[in-house]
Amino acid sequence: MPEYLSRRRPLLHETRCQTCSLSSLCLPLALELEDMDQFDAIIRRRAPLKKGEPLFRQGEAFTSVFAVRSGSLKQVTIEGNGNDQLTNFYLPSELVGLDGIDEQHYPGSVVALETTTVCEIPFDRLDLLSEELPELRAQLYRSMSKEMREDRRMMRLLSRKTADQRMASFLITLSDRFRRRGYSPYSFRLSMARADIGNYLGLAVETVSRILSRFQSQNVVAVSGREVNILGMPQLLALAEEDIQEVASS
Amino acid sequence: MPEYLSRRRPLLHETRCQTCSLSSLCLPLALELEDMDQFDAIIRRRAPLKKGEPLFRQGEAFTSVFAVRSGSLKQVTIEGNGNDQLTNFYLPSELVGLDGIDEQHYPGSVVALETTTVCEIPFDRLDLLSEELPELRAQLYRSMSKEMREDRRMMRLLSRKTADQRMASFLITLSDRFRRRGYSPYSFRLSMARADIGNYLGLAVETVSRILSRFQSQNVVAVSGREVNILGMPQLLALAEEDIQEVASS
DNA sequence: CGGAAATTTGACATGTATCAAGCCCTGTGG
DNA sequence: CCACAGGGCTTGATACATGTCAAATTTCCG
Repeated sequence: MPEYLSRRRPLLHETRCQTCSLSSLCLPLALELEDMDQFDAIIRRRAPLKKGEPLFRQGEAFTSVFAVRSGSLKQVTIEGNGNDQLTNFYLPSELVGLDGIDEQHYPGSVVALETTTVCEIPFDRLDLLSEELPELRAQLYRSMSKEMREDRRMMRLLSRKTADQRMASFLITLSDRFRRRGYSPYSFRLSMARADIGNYLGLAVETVSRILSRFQSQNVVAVSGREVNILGMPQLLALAEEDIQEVASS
Repeated sequence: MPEYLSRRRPLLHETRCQTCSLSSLCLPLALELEDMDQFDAIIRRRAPLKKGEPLFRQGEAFTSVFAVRSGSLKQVTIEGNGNDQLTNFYLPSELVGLDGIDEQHYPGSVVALETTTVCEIPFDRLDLLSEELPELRAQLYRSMSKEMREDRRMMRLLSRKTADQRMASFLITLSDRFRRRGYSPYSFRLSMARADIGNYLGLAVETVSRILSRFQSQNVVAVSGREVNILGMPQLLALAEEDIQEVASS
């Protein structure tokens, strides 16, 4: 057999949910094998996005939700004045676009932070399938509910936490998301720029940079460019929650 | 007929969706009459809540979502330290409790701000009914999607807006919600304390008070206790969006 | 009517943004 | 392979918006 044939990437196979390494985290997580086939059938493959390329732009007609397969993305909303707000980062297995259902337009642009592949799930077909498959419907409700809970956590972070607490919380959340996906929770690479982190956390870039430097000098993390090593998870957890006066306890 | 009989409140009738004045805003908004009967059948009436009484408490098992019929409520989440965060106010026709689906527990307490009545909708029955009624399912998806969009708007408010802009945005949003419900958008009563507003907007109570005083001295609003009169909606809209340097345009 | 809670107002402290400058990566073209 | 350019990142000095503390005043409710 000529090599170019055997080397041909088995795309269809790779994109099947049954063989996807993310299936235990993703939308079809609760489906039986035969139901998963049905789900599989409505998914569209997409060419990988390059860094900086938009998955969709703010205001475009809502047609599909997307599950991240690899890479990462950010969601950015621009309001009247040029002021933009980064409202979310998306990692593999997470669902993008659910907030567009209501108004039938995507309320923000979603842009790849690195080379990224996604599964496109046309929403009308997903909705119909969710009629037949109670487990799928339940999972969809759960996904949306979870995103609401996370938004509320973010609201608390933005309205009650200091810059240090925000930065520590951010690192912990990332760490946890990597851990759940089978990666090291202590050593990972940030796919987003400092400016993105600042925008997301409601801080100036300079503040993000300063805090990372300080965390480093306190031996809580080691940061080199976008490589992060968490050296003291307990300290980081303490930094994320504690109020200034509570330090005396230990 | 003795008076106490004729005075008996026709509860069953009043709680029917078909005769409810909120039906065009509430969950069953898109249903045909006969479908609405089915929906009606799963709803449970509840005794009115008094001011300060909880609809449910943080951590309780999730069983139902609730539609507000009259009055108003606040949602409060307490984290490890006593620090609590007010994440939402709920007005008539709005759905409470959707963020509990995922973890099967309510992530925050919801408390009445005044005498308040709600319709209880057991979620398992709602889910089953949403299988049969595509319009109901669509409306449920829309409600959750809308709440996600509103959360993101709140995130932008908390991370990018000044105290003045937050306060102006808050008044405008309230005004708009009253308008949609058929009440005056210019004259209304706040059911929440200043402390609640501050907690919600990420501001100190004193700041809320000061800003309201200033808005009043600028003749943008007239505030007397919890009574609010919006005198200059255009000015208020300008205050909500404009950055400091953009004032020069007019 | 009285006491407690809610609200307002003032004085001061401080965390973080802003402005400014320099450094360091990364990728590119010679 | 190296030099260069430009963006990304870091660090310092300063300003200011808003939090905190304190106290007076008003409103609410039994």
